[in-house]
Amino acid sequence: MRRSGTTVGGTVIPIGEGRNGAAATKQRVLDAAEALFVEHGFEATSLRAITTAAGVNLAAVNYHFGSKEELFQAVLTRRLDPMNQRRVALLEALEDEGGDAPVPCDRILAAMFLPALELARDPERGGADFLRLLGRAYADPAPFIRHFLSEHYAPMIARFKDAFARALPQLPRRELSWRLHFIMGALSYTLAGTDALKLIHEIAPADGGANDELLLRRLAPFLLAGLTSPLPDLDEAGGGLDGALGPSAGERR
Amino acid sequence: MRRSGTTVGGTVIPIGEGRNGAAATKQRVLDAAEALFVEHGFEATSLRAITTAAGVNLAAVNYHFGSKEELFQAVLTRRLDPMNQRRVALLEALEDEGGDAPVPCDRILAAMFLPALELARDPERGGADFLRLLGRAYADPAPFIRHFLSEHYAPMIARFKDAFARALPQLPRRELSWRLHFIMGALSYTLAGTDALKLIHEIAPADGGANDELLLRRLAPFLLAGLTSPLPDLDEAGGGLDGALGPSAGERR
DNA sequence: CCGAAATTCAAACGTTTGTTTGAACTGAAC
DNA sequence: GTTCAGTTCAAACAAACGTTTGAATTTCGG
Repeated sequence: MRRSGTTVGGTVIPIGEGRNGAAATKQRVLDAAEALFVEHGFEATSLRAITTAAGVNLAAVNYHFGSKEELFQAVLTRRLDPMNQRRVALLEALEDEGGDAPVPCDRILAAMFLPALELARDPERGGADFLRLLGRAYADPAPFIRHFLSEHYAPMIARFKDAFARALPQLPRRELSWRLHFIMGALSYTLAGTDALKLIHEIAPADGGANDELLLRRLAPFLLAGLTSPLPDLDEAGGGLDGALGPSAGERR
Repeated sequence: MRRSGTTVGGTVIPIGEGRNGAAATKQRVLDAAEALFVEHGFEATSLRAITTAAGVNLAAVNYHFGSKEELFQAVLTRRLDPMNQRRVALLEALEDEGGDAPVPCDRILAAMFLPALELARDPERGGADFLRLLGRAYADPAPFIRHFLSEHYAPMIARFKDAFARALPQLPRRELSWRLHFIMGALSYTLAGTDALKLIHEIAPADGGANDELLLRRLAPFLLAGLTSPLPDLDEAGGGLDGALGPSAGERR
Protein backbone atom coordinates (compact mmCIF):
# COMPACT_ATOMS: atom_id res chain seq x y z
CA MET A 1 0.00 0.00 0.00
CA ARG A 2 1.14 3.47 -0.77
CA ARG A 3 0.58 6.22 1.74
CA SER A 4 1.66 9.81 1.73
CA GLY A 5 1.88 10.19 5.50
CA THR A 6 -0.02 12.45 7.86
CA THR A 7 -0.37 16.07 6.94
CA VAL A 8 0.24 18.71 9.60
CA GLY A 9 -0.47 22.30 8.77
CA GLY A 10 -0.51 21.66 5.06
CA THR A 11 2.97 20.14 4.82
CA VAL A 12 3.35 16.42 4.37
CA ILE A 13 5.38 14.69 7.07
CA PRO A 14 7.08 11.61 5.62
CA ILE A 15 6.76 8.48 7.68
CA GLY A 16 8.90 5.42 7.94
CA GLU A 17 12.17 7.00 6.99
CA GLY A 18 15.44 5.78 8.43
CA ARG A 19 18.97 6.12 7.19
CA ASN A 20 17.96 4.78 3.77
CA GLY A 21 14.36 5.84 3.80
CA ALA A 22 11.79 6.20 1.09
CA ALA A 23 12.82 9.77 0.38
CA ALA A 24 16.38 8.68 -0.35
CA THR A 25 15.08 6.02 -2.75
CA LYS A 26 12.90 8.51 -4.58
CA GLN A 27 15.77 10.92 -4.95
CA ARG A 28 18.15 8.27 -6.24
CA VAL A 29 15.56 7.21 -8.80
CA LEU A 30 15.00 10.83 -9.85
CA ASP A 31 18.73 11.46 -10.24
CA ALA A 32 19.33 8.30 -12.26
CA ALA A 33 16.26 8.92 -14.41
CA GLU A 34 17.33 12.49 -15.10
CA ALA A 35 20.75 11.38 -16.32
CA LEU A 36 19.43 8.51 -18.44
CA PHE A 37 16.49 10.37 -19.93
CA VAL A 38 18.77 13.12 -21.17
CA GLU A 39 21.19 10.58 -22.61
CA HIS A 40 18.77 8.27 -24.44
CA GLY A 41 15.42 10.01 -24.46
CA PHE A 42 12.18 8.93 -22.83
CA GLU A 43 11.16 5.98 -24.98
CA ALA A 44 14.64 4.52 -25.28
CA THR A 45 15.25 4.56 -21.53
CA SER A 46 13.99 1.46 -19.74
CA LEU A 47 12.87 1.31 -16.14
CA ARG A 48 15.37 -1.48 -15.61
CA ALA A 49 18.23 0.75 -16.67
CA ILE A 50 17.01 3.48 -14.32
CA THR A 51 16.53 1.26 -11.28
CA THR A 52 19.84 -0.51 -11.87
CA ALA A 53 21.70 2.81 -12.08
CA ALA A 54 19.90 4.02 -8.98
CA GLY A 55 20.65 0.82 -7.09
CA VAL A 56 17.02 0.18 -6.21
CA ASN A 57 14.52 -2.51 -6.99
CA LEU A 58 12.69 -2.49 -10.30
CA ALA A 59 9.31 -2.15 -8.62
CA ALA A 60 10.41 1.00 -6.81
CA VAL A 61 9.43 3.22 -9.73
CA ASN A 62 5.86 1.99 -9.91
CA TYR A 63 5.59 2.03 -6.14
CA HIS A 64 6.85 5.56 -5.61
CA PHE A 65 5.77 7.28 -8.81
CA GLY A 66 3.00 5.12 -10.25
CA SER A 67 4.26 4.75 -13.81
CA LYS A 68 7.10 5.59 -16.12
CA GLU A 69 5.26 8.63 -17.44
CA GLU A 70 4.65 9.96 -13.96
CA LEU A 71 8.32 9.46 -13.17
CA PHE A 72 9.25 11.56 -16.17
CA GLN A 73 6.91 14.31 -15.07
CA ALA A 74 8.37 14.17 -11.57
CA VAL A 75 11.87 14.54 -13.02
CA LEU A 76 10.79 17.64 -14.90
CA THR A 77 8.75 19.18 -12.12
CA ARG A 78 11.55 18.97 -9.55
CA ARG A 79 13.69 21.48 -11.44
CA LEU A 80 11.27 23.21 -13.76
CA ASP A 81 8.72 24.60 -11.33
CA PRO A 82 11.27 26.37 -9.11
CA MET A 83 13.00 27.77 -12.17
CA ASN A 84 9.80 29.19 -13.64
CA GLN A 85 8.71 30.56 -10.29
CA ARG A 86 12.03 32.33 -10.02
CA ARG A 87 11.62 33.71 -13.51
CA VAL A 88 8.28 35.26 -12.68
CA ALA A 89 9.60 36.53 -9.34
CA LEU A 90 12.48 38.30 -11.07
CA LEU A 91 10.13 39.83 -13.60
CA GLU A 92 7.76 41.08 -10.93
CA ALA A 93 10.66 42.58 -9.01
CA LEU A 94 11.68 44.52 -12.10
CA GLU A 95 8.12 45.72 -12.65
CA ASP A 96 7.68 46.86 -9.05
CA GLU A 97 10.99 48.63 -9.21
CA GLY A 98 10.18 50.63 -12.31
CA GLY A 99 6.76 51.84 -11.24
CA ASP A 100 4.47 52.54 -14.20
CA ALA A 101 7.29 52.61 -16.74
CA PRO A 102 7.64 49.45 -18.81
CA VAL A 103 10.62 47.20 -18.08
CA PRO A 104 13.25 47.37 -20.84
CA CYS A 105 13.49 44.37 -23.17
CA ASP A 106 16.99 43.38 -22.16
CA ARG A 107 15.97 43.18 -18.52
CA ILE A 108 12.91 41.08 -19.30
CA LEU A 109 15.10 38.74 -21.31
CA ALA A 110 17.56 38.64 -18.43
CA ALA A 111 14.76 37.57 -16.09
CA MET A 112 14.07 34.67 -18.46
CA PHE A 113 17.68 33.61 -18.85
CA LEU A 114 19.14 34.15 -15.39
CA PRO A 115 17.25 31.32 -13.65
CA ALA A 116 18.34 28.95 -16.39
CA LEU A 117 21.88 30.19 -15.97
CA GLU A 118 21.77 29.64 -12.23
CA LEU A 119 20.44 26.14 -12.75
CA ALA A 120 23.17 25.36 -15.28
CA ARG A 121 25.79 26.55 -12.80
CA ASP A 122 24.48 24.48 -9.92
CA PRO A 123 25.32 20.75 -10.19
CA GLU A 124 23.37 20.15 -6.97
CA ARG A 125 20.21 21.11 -8.72
CA GLY A 126 20.78 19.05 -11.85
CA GLY A 127 23.18 21.36 -13.62
CA ALA A 128 23.37 21.48 -17.36
CA ASP A 129 22.04 17.94 -17.77
CA PHE A 130 18.56 18.97 -16.80
CA LEU A 131 18.53 21.87 -19.23
CA ARG A 132 19.40 19.47 -22.00
CA LEU A 133 16.59 17.20 -20.90
CA LEU A 134 14.23 20.15 -20.99
CA GLY A 135 15.31 21.06 -24.49
CA ARG A 136 14.71 17.51 -25.60
CA ALA A 137 11.30 17.39 -23.99
CA TYR A 138 10.26 20.35 -26.12
CA ALA A 139 10.79 18.38 -29.30
CA ASP A 140 9.26 15.14 -28.01
CA PRO A 141 6.05 14.19 -29.79
CA ALA A 142 4.61 12.21 -26.85
CA PRO A 143 1.24 13.76 -25.98
CA PHE A 144 1.69 13.53 -22.23
CA ILE A 145 4.96 15.47 -22.48
CA ARG A 146 3.36 18.19 -24.56
CA HIS A 147 0.45 18.45 -22.16
CA PHE A 148 2.82 18.68 -19.23
CA LEU A 149 4.94 21.39 -20.80
CA SER A 150 2.01 23.49 -21.91
CA GLU A 151 0.54 23.34 -18.43
CA HIS A 152 3.79 24.17 -16.66
CA TYR A 153 5.10 26.67 -19.17
CA ALA A 154 2.10 28.54 -20.54
CA PRO A 155 1.50 30.73 -17.46
CA MET A 156 5.11 31.90 -17.40
CA ILE A 157 5.16 32.51 -21.15
CA ALA A 158 1.97 34.54 -20.98
CA ARG A 159 3.40 36.56 -18.12
CA PHE A 160 6.53 37.43 -20.08
CA LYS A 161 4.62 38.15 -23.25
CA ASP A 162 2.62 40.81 -21.45
CA ALA A 163 5.84 42.37 -20.20
CA PHE A 164 7.34 42.39 -23.68
CA ALA A 165 4.15 43.86 -25.09
CA ARG A 166 4.49 46.82 -22.73
CA ALA A 167 8.16 47.27 -23.61
CA LEU A 168 7.45 47.10 -27.35
CA PRO A 169 4.12 48.92 -27.78
CA GLN A 170 4.70 49.50 -31.49
CA LEU A 171 5.03 45.75 -32.15
CA PRO A 172 1.75 43.99 -33.11
CA ARG A 173 0.74 41.30 -30.69
CA ARG A 174 0.83 38.67 -33.40
CA GLU A 175 4.37 39.56 -34.37
CA LEU A 176 5.43 39.47 -30.74
CA SER A 177 4.02 35.97 -30.39
CA TRP A 178 6.13 34.80 -33.27
CA ARG A 179 9.29 36.38 -31.99
CA LEU A 180 8.76 34.89 -28.56
CA HIS A 181 8.30 31.55 -30.21
CA PHE A 182 11.60 31.95 -32.04
CA ILE A 183 13.30 32.88 -28.78
CA MET A 184 11.99 29.80 -27.02
CA GLY A 185 13.13 27.76 -30.00
CA ALA A 186 16.68 28.99 -30.06
CA LEU A 187 16.87 28.71 -26.28
CA SER A 188 15.59 25.15 -25.99
CA TYR A 189 17.55 23.96 -28.99
CA THR A 190 20.71 25.54 -27.67
CA LEU A 191 20.22 24.03 -24.24
CA ALA A 192 19.53 20.62 -25.73
CA GLY A 193 22.71 20.95 -27.74
CA THR A 194 26.12 19.43 -27.13
CA ASP A 195 25.36 16.87 -29.82
CA ALA A 196 24.07 19.12 -32.52
CA LEU A 197 26.83 21.54 -31.65
CA LYS A 198 29.26 19.32 -33.45
CA LEU A 199 27.59 20.19 -36.71
CA ILE A 200 29.33 23.54 -36.46
CA HIS A 201 32.99 23.36 -35.60
CA GLU A 202 35.06 25.83 -33.62
CA ILE A 203 32.68 25.54 -30.72
CA ALA A 204 34.32 24.26 -27.58
CA PRO A 205 32.95 20.95 -26.29
CA ALA A 206 30.72 21.09 -23.26
CA ASP A 207 32.71 21.03 -20.05
CA GLY A 208 30.23 21.89 -17.37
CA GLY A 209 28.24 24.89 -16.29
CA ALA A 210 30.86 27.52 -17.14
CA ASN A 211 30.32 26.77 -20.80
CA ASP A 212 26.58 27.06 -20.58
CA GLU A 213 27.03 30.48 -19.02
CA LEU A 214 29.08 31.70 -21.95
CA LEU A 215 26.53 30.18 -24.27
CA LEU A 216 23.59 32.04 -22.78
CA ARG A 217 25.56 35.27 -22.72
CA ARG A 218 26.05 34.99 -26.45
CA LEU A 219 22.49 33.87 -27.10
CA ALA A 220 20.79 36.70 -25.21
CA PRO A 221 22.23 39.61 -27.30
CA PHE A 222 21.52 37.65 -30.48
CA LEU A 223 17.89 37.17 -29.59
CA LEU A 224 17.53 40.70 -28.26
CA ALA A 225 18.53 42.06 -31.65
CA GLY A 226 15.87 39.99 -33.39
CA LEU A 227 13.24 40.85 -30.82
CA THR A 228 13.73 44.61 -31.13
CA SER A 229 14.23 44.66 -34.90
CA PRO A 230 11.84 46.77 -37.03
CA LEU A 231 8.75 45.20 -38.54
CA PRO A 232 9.43 43.21 -41.72
CA ASP A 233 7.49 44.03 -44.87
CA LEU A 234 5.34 40.93 -45.23
CA ASP A 235 3.37 42.34 -48.15
CA GLU A 236 6.23 42.59 -50.59
CA ALA A 237 6.67 39.64 -52.95
CA GLY A 238 8.71 36.95 -51.29
CA GLY A 239 8.84 38.77 -48.01
CA GLY A 240 12.54 39.28 -48.33
CA LEU A 241 13.14 35.69 -49.33
CA ASP A 242 12.28 35.13 -52.97
CA GLY A 243 13.01 38.74 -53.74
CA ALA A 244 16.47 38.51 -52.28
CA LEU A 245 17.59 36.04 -54.88
CA GLY A 246 19.12 37.30 -58.10
CA PRO A 247 17.84 36.42 -61.56
CA SER A 248 20.51 33.78 -62.18
CA ALA A 249 19.32 31.83 -59.18
CA GLY A 250 15.88 31.42 -60.68
CA GLU A 251 16.83 28.75 -63.16
CA ARG A 252 16.35 25.44 -61.46
CA ARG A 253 16.59 22.05 -63.10
CA MET B 1 18.13 -12.90 -51.80
CA ARG B 2 18.30 -9.21 -52.47
CA ARG B 3 19.67 -7.92 -55.73
CA SER B 4 19.90 -4.45 -57.13
CA GLY B 5 19.53 -5.38 -60.78
CA THR B 6 21.89 -4.90 -63.70
CA THR B 7 23.65 -1.57 -64.02
CA VAL B 8 23.85 0.10 -67.42
CA GLY B 9 25.93 3.20 -67.80
CA GLY B 10 26.00 3.82 -64.08
CA THR B 11 22.23 3.88 -63.54
CA VAL B 12 20.54 0.92 -61.89
CA ILE B 13 17.83 -0.74 -63.95
CA PRO B 14 15.23 -2.28 -61.65
CA ILE B 15 14.23 -5.80 -62.52
CA GLY B 16 11.06 -7.74 -61.90
CA GLU B 17 8.75 -4.80 -61.51
CA GLY B 18 5.16 -5.07 -62.55
CA ARG B 19 2.16 -2.96 -61.68
CA ASN B 20 2.92 -3.32 -57.98
CA GLY B 21 6.66 -3.77 -58.15
CA ALA B 22 9.33 -3.53 -55.54
CA ALA B 23 9.80 0.19 -56.14
CA ALA B 24 6.16 0.82 -55.34
CA THR B 25 6.48 -1.14 -52.12
CA LYS B 26 9.55 0.81 -51.06
CA GLN B 27 7.82 4.11 -51.73
CA ARG B 28 4.69 3.13 -49.82
CA VAL B 29 6.83 2.13 -46.87
CA LEU B 30 8.78 5.39 -47.02
CA ASP B 31 5.60 7.45 -47.16
CA ALA B 32 3.97 5.65 -44.26
CA ALA B 33 7.18 5.74 -42.21
CA GLU B 34 7.56 9.46 -42.82
CA ALA B 35 4.08 10.20 -41.57
CA LEU B 36 4.32 7.94 -38.51
CA PHE B 37 7.83 8.95 -37.51
CA VAL B 38 6.85 12.59 -37.43
CA GLU B 39 3.74 11.81 -35.40
CA HIS B 40 5.21 9.51 -32.74
CA GLY B 41 8.98 9.76 -33.06
CA PHE B 42 11.45 7.06 -33.99
CA GLU B 43 11.40 4.85 -30.91
CA ALA B 44 7.65 4.99 -30.40
CA THR B 45 6.86 3.99 -33.98
CA SER B 46 6.76 0.23 -34.54
CA LEU B 47 7.50 -1.52 -37.78
CA ARG B 48 4.10 -3.16 -37.55
CA ALA B 49 2.38 0.21 -37.50
CA ILE B 50 4.39 1.30 -40.53
CA THR B 51 3.81 -1.82 -42.61
CA THR B 52 0.12 -1.89 -41.72
CA ALA B 53 -0.31 1.73 -42.77
CA ALA B 54 1.62 1.06 -45.97
CA GLY B 55 -0.41 -2.05 -46.72
CA VAL B 56 2.66 -4.26 -47.07
CA ASN B 57 3.98 -7.28 -45.26
CA LEU B 58 5.87 -6.83 -42.00
CA ALA B 59 9.03 -8.38 -43.43
CA ALA B 60 9.11 -5.87 -46.29
CA VAL B 61 11.03 -3.33 -44.20
CA ASN B 62 13.88 -5.67 -43.34
CA TYR B 63 13.91 -7.02 -46.87
CA HIS B 64 14.07 -3.68 -48.67
CA PHE B 65 15.88 -1.53 -46.12
CA GLY B 66 17.72 -3.94 -43.85
CA SER B 67 16.63 -2.59 -40.48
CA LYS B 68 14.45 0.00 -38.79
CA GLU B 69 17.38 2.38 -38.43
CA GLU B 70 18.26 2.13 -42.10
CA LEU B 71 14.63 2.80 -42.96
CA PHE B 72 14.74 5.98 -40.90
CA GLN B 73 17.87 7.11 -42.67
CA ALA B 74 16.27 6.36 -46.02
CA VAL B 75 13.26 8.48 -45.06
CA LEU B 76 15.55 11.39 -44.23
CA THR B 77 17.83 11.02 -47.23
CA ARG B 78 15.03 11.02 -49.77
CA ARG B 79 14.11 14.63 -49.00
CA LEU B 80 17.13 16.01 -47.22
CA ASP B 81 19.86 15.44 -49.78
CA PRO B 82 18.04 17.20 -52.64
CA MET B 83 17.17 20.09 -50.34
CA ASN B 84 20.76 20.60 -49.20
CA GLN B 85 22.06 20.25 -52.74
CA ARG B 86 19.65 22.94 -53.79
CA ARG B 87 20.78 25.15 -50.94
CA VAL B 88 24.40 24.95 -52.00
CA ALA B 89 23.45 25.45 -55.65
CA LEU B 90 21.58 28.64 -54.81
CA LEU B 91 24.49 29.91 -52.78
CA GLU B 92 26.99 29.22 -55.53
CA ALA B 93 24.75 30.96 -58.05
CA LEU B 94 24.74 34.04 -55.85
CA GLU B 95 28.51 33.94 -55.48
CA ASP B 96 29.11 33.57 -59.22
CA GLU B 97 26.72 36.41 -59.88
CA GLY B 98 28.44 38.87 -57.57
CA GLY B 99 31.97 38.26 -58.76
CA ASP B 100 34.53 38.98 -56.06
CA ALA B 101 32.12 40.96 -53.87
CA PRO B 102 30.75 39.03 -50.89
CA VAL B 103 27.10 37.95 -51.05
CA PRO B 104 24.92 40.02 -48.69
CA CYS B 105 23.73 38.29 -45.52
CA ASP B 106 20.07 38.42 -46.38
CA ARG B 107 20.69 36.65 -49.66
CA ILE B 108 22.75 33.93 -48.02
CA LEU B 109 19.98 33.42 -45.51
CA ALA B 110 17.48 33.30 -48.36
CA ALA B 111 19.51 30.53 -50.01
CA MET B 112 19.19 28.55 -46.78
CA PHE B 113 15.50 29.15 -46.31
CA LEU B 114 14.13 29.00 -49.84
CA PRO B 115 14.69 25.26 -50.40
CA ALA B 116 12.97 24.52 -47.11
CA LEU B 117 10.15 26.80 -48.18
CA GLU B 118 9.79 25.04 -51.50
CA LEU B 119 9.72 21.69 -49.77
CA ALA B 120 7.08 22.89 -47.33
CA ARG B 121 4.95 24.08 -50.23
CA ASP B 122 5.20 20.84 -52.21
CA PRO B 123 3.02 18.04 -50.80
CA GLU B 124 4.39 15.70 -53.46
CA ARG B 125 7.80 15.93 -51.88
CA GLY B 126 6.67 15.40 -48.30
CA GLY B 127 5.45 18.88 -47.59
CA ALA B 128 5.55 20.32 -44.12
CA ASP B 129 5.45 16.89 -42.48
CA PHE B 130 8.98 16.14 -43.46
CA LEU B 131 10.27 19.43 -42.13
CA ARG B 132 8.73 18.61 -38.80
CA LEU B 133 10.39 15.22 -38.88
CA LEU B 134 13.70 16.90 -39.60
CA GLY B 135 13.29 19.26 -36.69
CA ARG B 136 12.55 16.32 -34.42
CA ALA B 137 15.56 14.40 -35.66
CA TYR B 138 17.76 17.27 -34.56
CA ALA B 139 16.71 16.83 -30.97
CA ASP B 140 16.83 13.04 -31.00
CA PRO B 141 19.55 11.59 -28.78
CA ALA B 142 19.95 8.36 -30.76
CA PRO B 143 23.59 8.11 -31.86
CA PHE B 144 22.86 6.86 -35.34
CA ILE B 145 20.59 9.83 -35.99
CA ARG B 146 23.24 12.27 -34.82
CA HIS B 147 25.87 10.61 -36.97
CA PHE B 148 23.58 10.72 -39.95
CA LEU B 149 22.75 14.39 -39.54
CA SER B 150 26.33 15.48 -39.00
CA GLU B 151 27.39 13.63 -42.13
CA HIS B 152 24.58 14.98 -44.28
CA TYR B 153 24.49 18.47 -42.83
CA ALA B 154 28.06 19.40 -41.97
CA PRO B 155 29.22 20.05 -45.55
CA MET B 156 26.34 22.41 -46.24
CA ILE B 157 26.78 24.20 -42.92
CA ALA B 158 30.49 24.70 -43.54
CA ARG B 159 29.74 26.04 -46.99
CA PHE B 160 27.32 28.63 -45.63
CA LYS B 161 29.56 29.56 -42.75
CA ASP B 162 32.29 30.52 -45.21
CA ALA B 163 29.83 32.67 -47.11
CA PHE B 164 28.68 34.41 -43.94
CA ALA B 165 32.28 34.95 -42.89
CA ARG B 166 32.93 36.85 -46.12
CA ALA B 167 29.77 38.90 -45.68
CA LEU B 168 30.62 39.74 -42.07
CA PRO B 169 34.40 40.23 -42.03
CA GLN B 170 34.32 42.15 -38.79
CA LEU B 171 32.66 39.25 -36.93
CA PRO B 172 35.08 36.81 -35.25
CA ARG B 173 34.84 33.29 -36.57
CA ARG B 174 33.94 31.95 -33.16
CA GLU B 175 31.08 34.39 -32.76
CA LEU B 176 29.81 33.51 -36.20
CA SER B 177 29.76 29.83 -35.30
CA TRP B 178 27.57 30.57 -32.34
CA ARG B 179 25.18 32.74 -34.29
CA LEU B 180 24.86 30.10 -37.00
CA HIS B 181 24.11 27.58 -34.30
CA PHE B 182 21.36 29.79 -32.94
CA ILE B 183 19.95 30.16 -36.43
CA MET B 184 19.86 26.42 -36.99
CA GLY B 185 18.24 26.07 -33.59
CA ALA B 186 15.44 28.51 -34.17
CA LEU B 187 14.89 27.08 -37.64
CA SER B 188 14.69 23.43 -36.64
CA TYR B 189 12.63 24.15 -33.57
CA THR B 190 10.24 26.26 -35.55
CA LEU B 191 9.91 23.63 -38.25
CA ALA B 192 9.32 20.91 -35.68
CA GLY B 193 6.64 23.08 -34.10
CA THR B 194 2.87 22.88 -34.45
CA ASP B 195 2.70 21.32 -31.00
CA ALA B 196 4.95 23.65 -29.09
CA LEU B 197 3.27 26.51 -30.92
CA LYS B 198 0.29 26.11 -28.67
CA LEU B 199 2.38 27.30 -25.74
CA ILE B 200 2.05 30.76 -27.17
CA HIS B 201 -1.45 31.72 -28.19
CA GLU B 202 -2.53 34.01 -31.02
CA ILE B 203 -0.63 31.89 -33.50
CA ALA B 204 -2.87 30.43 -36.16
CA PRO B 205 -2.97 26.61 -36.22
CA ALA B 206 -1.05 24.90 -39.00
CA ASP B 207 -3.11 24.48 -42.13
CA GLY B 208 -0.64 23.46 -44.76
CA GLY B 209 2.26 24.95 -46.60
CA ALA B 210 0.91 28.48 -46.86
CA ASN B 211 1.33 28.80 -43.12
CA ASP B 212 4.88 27.54 -43.16
CA GLU B 213 5.70 30.13 -45.75
CA LEU B 214 4.46 32.94 -43.53
CA LEU B 215 6.40 31.40 -40.68
CA LEU B 216 9.72 31.42 -42.50
CA ARG B 217 9.11 34.93 -43.74
CA ARG B 218 8.83 36.11 -40.16
CA LEU B 219 11.71 34.00 -38.95
CA ALA B 220 14.21 35.16 -41.56
CA PRO B 221 14.16 38.88 -40.63
CA PHE B 222 14.28 37.99 -36.95
CA LEU B 223 17.40 35.89 -37.38
CA LEU B 224 18.96 38.36 -39.78
CA ALA B 225 18.78 41.04 -37.11
CA GLY B 226 20.56 38.81 -34.63
CA LEU B 227 23.14 37.71 -37.13
CA THR B 228 24.15 41.24 -38.10
CA SER B 229 23.96 42.71 -34.61
CA PRO B 230 27.09 44.33 -33.14
CA LEU B 231 29.44 42.28 -30.97
CA PRO B 232 28.26 41.86 -27.38
CA ASP B 233 30.54 42.90 -24.55
CA LEU B 234 31.39 39.53 -23.04
CA ASP B 235 33.95 40.99 -20.65
CA GLU B 236 31.57 43.10 -18.64
CA ALA B 237 30.24 41.51 -15.47
CA GLY B 238 27.23 39.36 -16.29
CA GLY B 239 27.58 39.87 -19.99
CA GLY B 240 24.38 41.85 -20.13
CA LEU B 241 22.50 39.34 -18.02
CA ASP B 242 23.33 39.78 -14.36
CA GLY B 243 24.11 43.42 -14.97
CA ALA B 244 20.72 44.02 -16.48
CA LEU B 245 18.95 43.18 -13.28
CA GLY B 246 18.23 45.92 -10.83
CA PRO B 247 19.45 45.91 -7.22
CA SER B 248 16.15 44.68 -5.83
CA ALA B 249 16.32 41.56 -7.96
CA GLY B 250 19.68 40.56 -6.56
CA GLU B 251 18.41 39.36 -3.23
CA ARG B 252 17.73 35.67 -3.54
CA ARG B 253 17.01 33.41 -0.61
C1' DC C 1 8.63 -4.87 22.25
C1' DC C 2 4.73 -5.53 19.77
C1' DG C 3 1.84 -4.75 15.76
C1' DA C 4 0.61 -2.20 11.91
C1' DA C 5 2.06 0.48 8.21
C1' DA C 6 5.58 1.50 4.82
C1' DT C 7 8.89 -0.19 1.96
C1' DT C 8 11.75 -3.54 -0.49
C1' DC C 9 12.38 -7.61 -2.97
C1' DA C 10 12.52 -11.60 -6.36
C1' DA C 11 9.66 -13.45 -9.55
C1' DA C 12 6.45 -13.63 -12.92
C1' DC C 13 2.76 -11.41 -15.69
C1' DG C 14 1.14 -10.58 -20.55
C1' DT C 15 2.52 -7.63 -24.51
C1' DT C 16 5.13 -5.83 -27.80
C1' DT C 17 9.37 -5.20 -30.01
C1' DG C 18 12.72 -5.90 -34.28
C1' DT C 19 14.24 -9.54 -36.83
C1' DT C 20 14.46 -14.15 -39.14
C1' DT C 21 12.78 -18.12 -41.51
C1' DG C 22 11.31 -21.02 -45.29
C1' DA C 23 7.74 -21.74 -48.23
C1' DA C 24 4.59 -19.60 -51.78
C1' DC C 25 4.13 -16.56 -55.42
C1' DT C 26 5.35 -13.43 -59.45
C1' DG C 27 6.96 -12.20 -63.90
C1' DA C 28 9.92 -12.12 -67.45
C1' DA C 29 13.93 -14.40 -70.16
C1' DC C 30 15.28 -18.31 -72.67
C1' DG D 1 6.78 -24.13 -70.63
C1' DT D 2 10.45 -24.44 -67.81
C1' DT D 3 13.64 -21.86 -64.98
C1' DC D 4 15.08 -18.83 -61.72
C1' DA D 5 15.92 -14.58 -59.32
C1' DG D 6 13.05 -11.23 -57.05
C1' DT D 7 9.48 -10.48 -54.02
C1' DT D 8 5.76 -11.40 -50.80
C1' DC D 9 3.81 -13.84 -47.14
C1' DA D 10 2.29 -16.07 -42.62
C1' DA D 11 4.48 -17.68 -38.82
C1' DA D 12 7.62 -17.89 -35.37
C1' DC D 13 11.80 -16.24 -32.89
C1' DA D 14 14.17 -14.57 -28.65
C1' DA D 15 14.54 -10.49 -26.12
C1' DA D 16 12.94 -6.56 -23.75
C1' DC D 17 9.31 -3.86 -22.21
C1' DG D 18 6.14 -1.71 -18.24
C1' DT D 19 3.58 -3.41 -14.71
C1' DT D 20 1.76 -6.49 -10.98
C1' DT D 21 1.98 -9.68 -7.32
C1' DG D 22 2.56 -11.47 -2.71
C1' DA D 23 5.70 -12.50 0.53
C1' DA D 24 9.78 -10.74 3.20
C1' DT D 25 11.70 -6.95 5.50
C1' DT D 26 12.16 -2.57 7.70
C1' DT D 27 10.41 1.24 10.32
C1' DC D 28 8.43 3.53 14.14
C1' DG D 29 4.41 5.05 17.09
C1' DG D 30 2.23 3.47 21.17
